[in-house]
Amino acid sequence: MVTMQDVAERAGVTKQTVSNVIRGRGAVSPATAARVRAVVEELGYTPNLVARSLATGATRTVGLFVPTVAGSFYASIVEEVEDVLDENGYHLLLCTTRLDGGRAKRHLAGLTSRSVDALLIAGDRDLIDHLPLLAEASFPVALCAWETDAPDRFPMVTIDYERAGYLAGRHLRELGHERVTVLASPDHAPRVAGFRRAFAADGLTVPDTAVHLAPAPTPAGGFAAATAALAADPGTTALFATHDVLALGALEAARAAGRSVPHDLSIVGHDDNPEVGASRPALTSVAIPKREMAREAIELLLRAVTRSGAPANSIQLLRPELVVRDSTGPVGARD
Amino acid sequence: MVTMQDVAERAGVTKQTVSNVIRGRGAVSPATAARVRAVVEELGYTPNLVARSLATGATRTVGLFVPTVAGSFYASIVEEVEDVLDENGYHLLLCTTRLDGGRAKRHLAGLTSRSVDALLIAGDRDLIDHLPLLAEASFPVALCAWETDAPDRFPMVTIDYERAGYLAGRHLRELGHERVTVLASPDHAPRVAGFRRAFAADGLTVPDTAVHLAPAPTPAGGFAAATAALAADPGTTALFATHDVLALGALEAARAAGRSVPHDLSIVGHDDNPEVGASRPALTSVAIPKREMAREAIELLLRAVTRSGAPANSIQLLRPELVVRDSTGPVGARD
DNA sequence: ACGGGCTGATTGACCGGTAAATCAAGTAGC
DNA sequence: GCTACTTGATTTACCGGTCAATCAGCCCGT
Repeated sequence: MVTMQDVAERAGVTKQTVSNVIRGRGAVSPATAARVRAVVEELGYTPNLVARSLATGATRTVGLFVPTVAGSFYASIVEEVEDVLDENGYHLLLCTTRLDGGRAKRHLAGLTSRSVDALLIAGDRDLIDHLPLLAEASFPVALCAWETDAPDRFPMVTIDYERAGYLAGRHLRELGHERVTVLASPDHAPRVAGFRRAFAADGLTVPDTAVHLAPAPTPAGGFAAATAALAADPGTTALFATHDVLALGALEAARAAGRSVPHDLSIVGHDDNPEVGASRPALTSVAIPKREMAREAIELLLRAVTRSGAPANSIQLLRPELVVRDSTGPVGARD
Repeated sequence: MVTMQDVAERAGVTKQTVSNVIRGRGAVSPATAARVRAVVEELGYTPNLVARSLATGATRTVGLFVPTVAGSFYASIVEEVEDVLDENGYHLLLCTTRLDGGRAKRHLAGLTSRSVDALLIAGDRDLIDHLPLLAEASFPVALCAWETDAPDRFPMVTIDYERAGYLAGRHLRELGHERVTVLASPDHAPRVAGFRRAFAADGLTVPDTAVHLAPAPTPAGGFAAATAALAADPGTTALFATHDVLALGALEAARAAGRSVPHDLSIVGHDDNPEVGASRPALTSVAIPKREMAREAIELLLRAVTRSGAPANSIQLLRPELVVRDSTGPVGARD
């Protein structure tokens, strides 16, 4: 490993001068600078980032926690975060918590010790219990894609999930649906609340019996829940799934139950994952600006890093948008 | 930030003694050890990993390059790698190259400077031109999921893709298919070669005209290629797609062309991605042991790190397995 | 009473950079 | 011709740990 000292000796200057040349700081005469650069080239010197980090206290690395990386939602977030980091010359330290609180805690401990400049926590579930550990972190922390109530100690960039549910509900209302079913994951209460609000606006109620919890956030889980729901209330004309993968399963369930979509049953999904764009019929879904969200969050963090102050403790909500495709139609379209 | 020196002073010992206690090395009397530990607890001391890295030359961080993280194949690899790293107390530095050679190169430069202990490169495409940069890397490097000819400077853990193609072909042969079509991505030559070998074993030839390149590795790309292929040779009785997403598109294309699967057309995919398990009919596919592959590769690297010698420059091939589902059947089953 | 082998702790150097203060010339002002 | 200011480079200290060598007691044998 060739060091700065090696370069300095070969170029007949001091370590410090080499440092100045490399970082373009301080006053160095053009002649010396050229000579140093030549030696750098000749020896193939690259600065040791670990040493630099120790001296400066900055690692140019940002930590990202996500529940998983399977599934396009978090995959998009990871990629977007990485794009922004790359634009700014930062590296990405990734930890997928995978429903494993212990692992999350272990990683937290590791990162706390100065090895990241900032930390973004996307998604909830596994980490919420350990957040207090970060209260005294020496680097900025932000949350994103948070749906459940978050500890208000950290700035947050997330989606207006309540509005997402509302958009789904309003769409179905505009199509005239009155008797509807909801397929929800346990963590999606805000979406359900928003959905209900859309109906409440017209004086309609979505009863608790119409809300079915999916056993798992998978197509199979959606299939099971939808099958049960359709059996429980055959008169339902529309279905809102709080997760696209559930909607996929619901499409299958509708087919299995002999109901044509959208003629006999309208289905609205949530997230607008690209993989469901290929479903037949194409799924109407509430699109959430995940990439924008990730970008906003990470830029917020980087701003906090460079300005070296704690970020404003705020909540930024991004607005979802409804994407209408072929899985929804007016109620009673069959006739 | 509380340092080791702070702990030492408070406990009335030296920095070095604290270090010994923390790492359980050297000879420390139980009494002193207890006292030091108490102070550590009291002050909430955590060792500075950057400083430790500088002193020891090990960062306990491993770099992983993948082309993308969207799509379950690489997502699985990332998660498996992370699992193994976590088991061994390592962190993961992720870089998705995203068809961007420049980005890959930038990251390579960053990692080269002592900031990772090892590097795993999964998948090819973007990085192959820059591999020589790693020739003089001071840490072990390994490749995995490599299909095209790789530079034989690094150890490699990958899949026997030729055999994967062979399994697909043999399956179709056993079902009696003679006139077949292949949908391939440009990089999948070995799979196609293996597929051909299965037919050659029975004295049959798969002509070049039967091999269609997909415009993009997406369902839409598969749809387009399959539609063209079926139009070009309506007499084909089976189709092998070198990528599951292509097979998904092919299923659609078959449906659009009014051909029932598997009665009029058998379809075999490749990768056995979980998301296609939900397709109708369920897709027969060649399953590749991606998690095992990732695990083998990263364990190979970690062994090289601890034994601190260059890893054996070998190629390890994992065997794929055919998973038969509902999209394939005997030729002429309609009758 | 004295040298030799343990144990437990200390000392000083070092990892490879950066930051701030200092120093040696060369130029400018008067 | 003397001080005062620039410019370009050096010196010294420091970031927070680890490593190797050293040292102070203590127990032991003779």
